[in-house]
Amino acid sequence: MIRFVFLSSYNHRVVFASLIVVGCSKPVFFASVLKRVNPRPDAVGCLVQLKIHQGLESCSTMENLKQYHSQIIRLGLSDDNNAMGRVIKFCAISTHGDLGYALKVFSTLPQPDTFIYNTIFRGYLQVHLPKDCISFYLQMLHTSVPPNKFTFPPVIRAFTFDNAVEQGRQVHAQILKFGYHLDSFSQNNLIHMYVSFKRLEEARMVFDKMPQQNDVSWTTLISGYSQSGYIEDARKLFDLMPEKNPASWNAMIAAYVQSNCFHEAFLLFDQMQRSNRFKLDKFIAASMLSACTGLGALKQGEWIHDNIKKTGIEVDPKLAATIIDMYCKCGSVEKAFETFNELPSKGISSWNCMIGGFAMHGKGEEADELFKRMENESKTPPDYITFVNLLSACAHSGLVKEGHYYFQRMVEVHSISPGMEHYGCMVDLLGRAGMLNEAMKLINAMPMDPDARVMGALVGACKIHGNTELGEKIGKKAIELEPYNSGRYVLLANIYARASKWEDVANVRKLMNDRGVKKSRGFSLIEIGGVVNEFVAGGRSHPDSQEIYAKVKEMLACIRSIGYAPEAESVSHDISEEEEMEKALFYHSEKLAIAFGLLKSKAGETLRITKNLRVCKDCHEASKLISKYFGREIIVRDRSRFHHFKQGVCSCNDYW
DNA sequence: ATAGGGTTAG
Repeated sequence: MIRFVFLSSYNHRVVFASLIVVGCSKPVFFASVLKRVNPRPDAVGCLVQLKIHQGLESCSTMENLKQYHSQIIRLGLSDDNNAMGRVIKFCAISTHGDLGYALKVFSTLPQPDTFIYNTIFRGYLQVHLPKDCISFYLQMLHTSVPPNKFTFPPVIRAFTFDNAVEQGRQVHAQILKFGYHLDSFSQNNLIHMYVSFKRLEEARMVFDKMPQQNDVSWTTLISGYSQSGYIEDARKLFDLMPEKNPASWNAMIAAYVQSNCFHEAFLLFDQMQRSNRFKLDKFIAASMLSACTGLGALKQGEWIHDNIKKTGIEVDPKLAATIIDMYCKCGSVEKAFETFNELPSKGISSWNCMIGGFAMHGKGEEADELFKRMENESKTPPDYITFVNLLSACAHSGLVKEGHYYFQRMVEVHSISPGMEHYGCMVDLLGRAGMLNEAMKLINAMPMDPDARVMGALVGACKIHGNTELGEKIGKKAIELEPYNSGRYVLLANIYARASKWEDVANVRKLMNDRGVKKSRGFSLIEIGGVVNEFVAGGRSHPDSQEIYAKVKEMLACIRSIGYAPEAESVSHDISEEEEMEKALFYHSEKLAIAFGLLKSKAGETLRITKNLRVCKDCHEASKLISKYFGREIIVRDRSRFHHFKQGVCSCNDYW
């Protein structure tokens, strides 16, 4: 039995804490204690908070809270901001809370204080209702409740969220008016706000005016520059930063990764490691895995994964997705699947990445099977992306029946209405399978206007199936929908080239040039001995280029002996001289990369190549024959999928 | 209370 002698001490916080420690948690008991001691409001608040804190570990927390709430009311403290503030805090912010209940309590308060307003702001932000947050803020100002330094961060966030540039500036003015120009939290949030408005000059001005920038200020501005495409400015700032921490290193590494500057990301990572001050953490690991994914650098990716395991970095769902994606996109679905199966708990993105991985590798049946597993045994319901990946898997494997089935099932069973991407997959699926009219019909039946990618899928299908007429019509539309995308022009030019309409080919090229659209330069990467080598068509900057060109010649001579004939189709302009045509074909970056791979790897080793564009028909044919002649497996990652060349056959069954 | 990582059709 607890003795009440303590209560005379008036140190209620300690007393209540002790009561809870000894385990007397019945609300009724507390009520009786409270009645006897005529507690101060903050003591009651403390009790509620402690109880709630304890309650967080059990399940029925809202219920518990409501019990304490009624206790407090019975004690006559229903107008008390201190006690009610804590009730509201729990309801508005904690994961098991209930914002609606918080608002109900709020509405009963005659004079809610600053803390309570601040709490409501945070609650609204958490559920992504910035507009409501803003209207409460206005109400706060109208009722002359003075803001404090905790007021502004969430309010700034709300304006950021709402993309309200003008109002955001007004809040900035209010912050200065209320004298919070020295508060780093408010200032950092302002930097973040201007960054997300892409007002980098204004963000920089806030930063420069701060008397004392901290890590967060620096890191926010660094990522801000990089997200707006000012990667060099980001780097300048990073170099200026006096005391770097892991977050700032990662911000810069991630900046490079997001700008596709993977080599720079690796350089910076090496620099960080050499400085010996920071270890790999889960964020840096994730960024570096993405860098590996971008380069198709399997070895380096494995190295990062090994380090994650060795150092015991927790593999949360995001990191798991990154690892799985890395293995898939670096050509090793097997490793990805192994990792996937070993995950103790699988988040939605783990499933999605894995299904997407099977899709990319043309493993439609595996994707199908995995999806069934997801429906049956996992508590994670499939989402929008799951179906994009699943339908894409069907498209890449020619699973027309399954594709139709899932397109329907998505709506009927999972209540997901098809979006642009799903239509894109279906058009691709039907188009590849030669059902061009049905694909066209589906486009016409879409509830939204098809975008360039949906149109592009149909154009691609027209190219495969040699339908020049439809390809021309849709190809032109696709160009007008995305006049700055060079790929659209190239596709139409390819269609004309296939039909030997050289004049039209020339016209498309001219149109493209007149509009100043530059064809994106193709390149191929191959990793040898932990070094990623890059090749561009006709490039001679590689130190071994002489040797490599000789090897290309030899390689092509070899496969000629088993039936290789260069394909004119892959040249998008008319070249009458056979020799010229062959030159253009022979020095495609992919062939250079393969030749280099043959030179530098041991007999029988698999060659893994990553390309930024799609494999051309000639290289595809050549790769098949090389795999046969030289007894090598060649795995090529395309812009859209993988090709596993083995003994003269490609895993895509020439269906790409 | 503020900063750093992932999955989306061609």
